Amino acid sequence: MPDAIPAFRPQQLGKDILAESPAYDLIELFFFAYRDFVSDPDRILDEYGFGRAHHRVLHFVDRNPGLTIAELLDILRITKQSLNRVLKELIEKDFIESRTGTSDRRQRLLYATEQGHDLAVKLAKLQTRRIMRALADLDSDTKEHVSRYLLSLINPDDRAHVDRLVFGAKKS
Amino acid sequence: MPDAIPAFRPQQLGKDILAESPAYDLIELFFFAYRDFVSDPDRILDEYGFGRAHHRVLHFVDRNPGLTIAELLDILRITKQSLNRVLKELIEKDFIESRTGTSDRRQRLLYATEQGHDLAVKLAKLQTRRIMRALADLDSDTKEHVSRYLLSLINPDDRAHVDRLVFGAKKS
DNA sequence: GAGATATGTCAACAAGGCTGACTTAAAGTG
DNA sequence: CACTTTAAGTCAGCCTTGTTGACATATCTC
Repeated sequence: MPDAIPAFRPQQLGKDILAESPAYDLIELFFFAYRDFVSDPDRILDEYGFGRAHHRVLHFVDRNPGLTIAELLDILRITKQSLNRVLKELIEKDFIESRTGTSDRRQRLLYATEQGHDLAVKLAKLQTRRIMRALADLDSDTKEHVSRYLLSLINPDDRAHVDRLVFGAKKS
Repeated sequence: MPDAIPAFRPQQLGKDILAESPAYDLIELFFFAYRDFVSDPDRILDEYGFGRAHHRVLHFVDRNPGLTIAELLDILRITKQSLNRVLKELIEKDFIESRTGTSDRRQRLLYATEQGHDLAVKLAKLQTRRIMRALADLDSDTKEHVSRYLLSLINPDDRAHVDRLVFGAKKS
């Protein structure tokens, strides 16, 4: 057990903390945790002939009905050619539906179909199981600390966007 | 800001928490944070003609001098053919050195060279910068909460192994 | 000496990224 | 209305990094 994680505090020398020893613990734990976290859905995706790229697309479309191509590209940070390859398959296999935009008819508004939604939820619950098991071992305020930390890791210019996407902060 | 993250507590219905709503917030924040976190080293790796696979290998070899191929495969969870492709390049370009084992001469013990170490540290510091900036905004005990959470996300059977690797718990 | 083990290698393939060039339809603009 | 811009789709080809399967070599263990 990591029973003595030293608290973060300024170092003795004049230079800032960045010049000092790397945060190997958080770097490596992040790697191992992410490795196991994303591996959960793999077996199920395989049964459908899908990969992780399909999962990401389906997830964000399911969570944001009416998402446009441009918005999805901005979330995933891939090219439209890469997106189109997996999106086409999801549409052909009837997991996602593409409707022409109403206010702007150039846009395609994406929606998960019923079976698309079912799969998205199934995978999300699988990952939620791992998260809940982890949180169950820990202090009740861990979730809050972790949420804030992860949000702060994100590039500052995207933070507000992600915050809106994740927490659905619709002030209007 | 996520100013009202509800605390984790059991739901009203008989089924356990897993049957209830997915933890979309932690799932998505993990995705976005990891996306930005791993993107930092990319530009530098590019200058050396390396990719993320090279980074992972170099990182763990630098952090664990004398690592064997089998141990590295167990950390990365890839096939030896995949490993060998990138490892060969790292050795050819003189970022990693492979020595024949002493007690078991079948083994290859891997060591970062001086320039290998320099690059590994350079990349680790880049990622540390992002981590420190995130922690700077947050409570002083965030790091501890996050460390424990990430460790708990890891598959239980690997947790002790990762703990040893990351925190170097050499009790002997 | 026989079998197991650690590593290396060849060949082929798949997933999922990328660039560059081009098309179409619709919207915005003078 | 003509022109430009924008949203999306597509074709072709390439790269990285993962996979399987088969086989080779050196070394250790019994």
